[in-house]
Amino acid sequence: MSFILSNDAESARMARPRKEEAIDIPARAVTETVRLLAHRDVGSITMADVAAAVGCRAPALYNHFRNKDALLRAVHDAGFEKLYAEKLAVAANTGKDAIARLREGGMAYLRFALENPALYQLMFNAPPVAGLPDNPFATDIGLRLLGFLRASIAGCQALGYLPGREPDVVAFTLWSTVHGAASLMIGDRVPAGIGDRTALATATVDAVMDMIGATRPPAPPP
Amino acid sequence: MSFILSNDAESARMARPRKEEAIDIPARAVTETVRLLAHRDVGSITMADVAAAVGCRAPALYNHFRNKDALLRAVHDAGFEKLYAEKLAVAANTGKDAIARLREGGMAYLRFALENPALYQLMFNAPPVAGLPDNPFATDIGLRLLGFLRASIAGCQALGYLPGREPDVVAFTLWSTVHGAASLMIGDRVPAGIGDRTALATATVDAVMDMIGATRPPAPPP
DNA sequence: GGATTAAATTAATGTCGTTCATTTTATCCA
DNA sequence: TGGATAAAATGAACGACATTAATTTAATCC
Repeated sequence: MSFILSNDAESARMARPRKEEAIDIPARAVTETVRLLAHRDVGSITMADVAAAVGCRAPALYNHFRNKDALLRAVHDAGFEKLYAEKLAVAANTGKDAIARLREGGMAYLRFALENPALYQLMFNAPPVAGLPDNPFATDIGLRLLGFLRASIAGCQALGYLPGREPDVVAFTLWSTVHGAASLMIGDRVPAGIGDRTALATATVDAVMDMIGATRPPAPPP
Repeated sequence: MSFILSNDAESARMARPRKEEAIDIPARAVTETVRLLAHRDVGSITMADVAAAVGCRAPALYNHFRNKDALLRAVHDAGFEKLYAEKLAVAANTGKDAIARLREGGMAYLRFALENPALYQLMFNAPPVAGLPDNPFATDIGLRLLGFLRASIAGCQALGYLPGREPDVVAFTLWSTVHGAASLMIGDRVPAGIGDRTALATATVDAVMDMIGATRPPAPPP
């Protein structure tokens, strides 16, 4: 009789993996959670689900994240990075017309929200996590996003739109509108009978731009 | 030796309560949950918590609500009734000036959201419940709320504001703005340095009303 | 006034987040 | 180089909680 130890990588359930087959759990946990969020609600994703997607067991996640909230917080932050990257790309492809930049910025924001609804919900509806600054506008990435908006508003004001209005208040108001529209659409709180979501997003941005357009006093007669 | 059965109502733990000490569990569960939401996040409220506030045990709740989602759904609906009642009261106390009614409606909405943040979150961020229409605008109460807004918008248009704009799109845009502002403020997503919440709410409504004001073409010269 | 139904209770179950004890691998240092 | 120590995973266990089952008591219906 002979005893043969299996060498199959599949059947080998090592306590600690060898270096060559180690997994970058912190990074993969975030990316896999983002991937899971594309198909399922955040509330239905368990630590075991994330671990299975990563290729480990749930307790292993706790070597890298204090708890589930901390993992979701990392995903939340990754979402802001992703949003920033998309807005950066849009800004690069948009001309210098401040009005057009503001419109395209709003459209890009709504596109991101509608294409990543569960991630967006996590970004803007996360329950507060103890010990961490919950407010993205208190972080570097949040301030850069806000900077985009403020720059566009300042550009519009330089063209004569929104004369005399406080830029910070305008920024919050416009952000409220696109965030509110995204939130209502994602949560299925849309009054019936208004086309599809993409059309509604466009109509909403256009309605705001239209009102902004009305704030420019007519050129004085020569 | 004598055996004495306790008759104390306190110590009597009856399987089914006598009629005179029966509790209206469906109604009380909703009101007590609303009360709990004034002090705690919805995620931290357990069925046992609600039952304790009602004066029963958790399984008793299942005689009246299919599950926790159904209870939260009833609270969600009660929130819309409460919001409707407040808006009705405001509308009754506001004059016929359509612009003023629109402004006061927006202020009342934000006041409600800031005074009942957890309830508001439940109303506009509830996870979908299988089998029930999640969209409040598909329900009677939701349509009545939407009717308020549409009536104010129509009134403004009769005064020459927002000429030619599609009322349904305007309604969704304005609702998006106040909802977005409420959501951002409740979730602590407010850029730093903009006064307190009440002031920010007022500034946001004023900013929108200000833009609406700009949409009225100047009176034609005689 | 006894059978049936209704409405509550305590006990039990299953899921899930999290911690514990253990095992295996890597690293450090004499 | 090799033995002690640290690091990183694992399976098992715990506690909280939603939910269901079994049971008890009150109301209702001939």
